[in-house]
Amino acid sequence: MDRVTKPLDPDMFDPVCPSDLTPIRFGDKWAGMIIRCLEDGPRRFSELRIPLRGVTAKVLTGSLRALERDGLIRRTVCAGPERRVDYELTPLGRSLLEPMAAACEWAEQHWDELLDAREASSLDRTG
Amino acid sequence: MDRVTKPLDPDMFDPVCPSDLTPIRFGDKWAGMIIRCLEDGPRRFSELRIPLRGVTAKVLTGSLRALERDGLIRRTVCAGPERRVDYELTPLGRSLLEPMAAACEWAEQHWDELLDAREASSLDRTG
DNA sequence: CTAGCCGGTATCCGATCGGAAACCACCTGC
DNA sequence: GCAGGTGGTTTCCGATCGGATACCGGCTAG
Repeated sequence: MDRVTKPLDPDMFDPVCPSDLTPIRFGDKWAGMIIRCLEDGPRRFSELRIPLRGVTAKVLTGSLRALERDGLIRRTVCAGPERRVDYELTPLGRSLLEPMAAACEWAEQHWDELLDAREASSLDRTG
Repeated sequence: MDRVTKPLDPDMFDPVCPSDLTPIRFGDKWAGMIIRCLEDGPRRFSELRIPLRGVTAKVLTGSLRALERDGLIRRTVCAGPERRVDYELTPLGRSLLEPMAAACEWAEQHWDELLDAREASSLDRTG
């Protein structure tokens, strides 16, 4: 697969992202976002840290290892003197984009209902 | 909504269920199974504990409260002298069945690939 | 020589998660 | 009166999760 030239948007996963609210999760806290970062092609470790602001190296390593163990991504240590490691989706990982799209669509469609429900139940408690 | 006469299958969530392996999760550990238990109509607390073998009252209560807070299920204390509480899906909760079906389909289609990946990576470590 | 980037690892920590066990008020059936 | 079912709550506990911090060897640019 060709390298991607387009850089990752640092804001593509806003800290107040709606995805925090949906009950649907893919793997651990960062797995879903990692997969989406990789959908346009391979990325390096340090590239992934840009949009995944706040993730520490240890946690990102753990998430990547888990995804690799499940056959969803492939880790490639590139040849050459320069240290460089690429992560990319396997076909299996890519196939996960389909149910993920369904989940995103659901979240977008019902985002305000989820907000309303949370707000209503917090009002129940305070008032 | 009418009550359901058909009892819940005690084995509908086998402890070695494939769902343990898929990276897709809906809410907490039991939330997805709860939702599926409710798709045919309202169920009582003690009815839910049958297929969800191993869940303690405390944990089930917690999961149900979280689902209720998010507006996915409705809790109804039935009138009458007998103690009876019904849980049922709201329209919002019911709408979640759609992305859940997509997730299940993905899991079924890629079940053996997931198994293979796990087995391969465990062989890497031992051999 | 030195600073800095790269892709991590090691250690520690607090918060959350899920479970075990005991207990509870209320109601029914015997 | 007493056992048993119902729908929980409370307390305690160990495991896991995610994060902070410090550190590392290999490489490159100045």
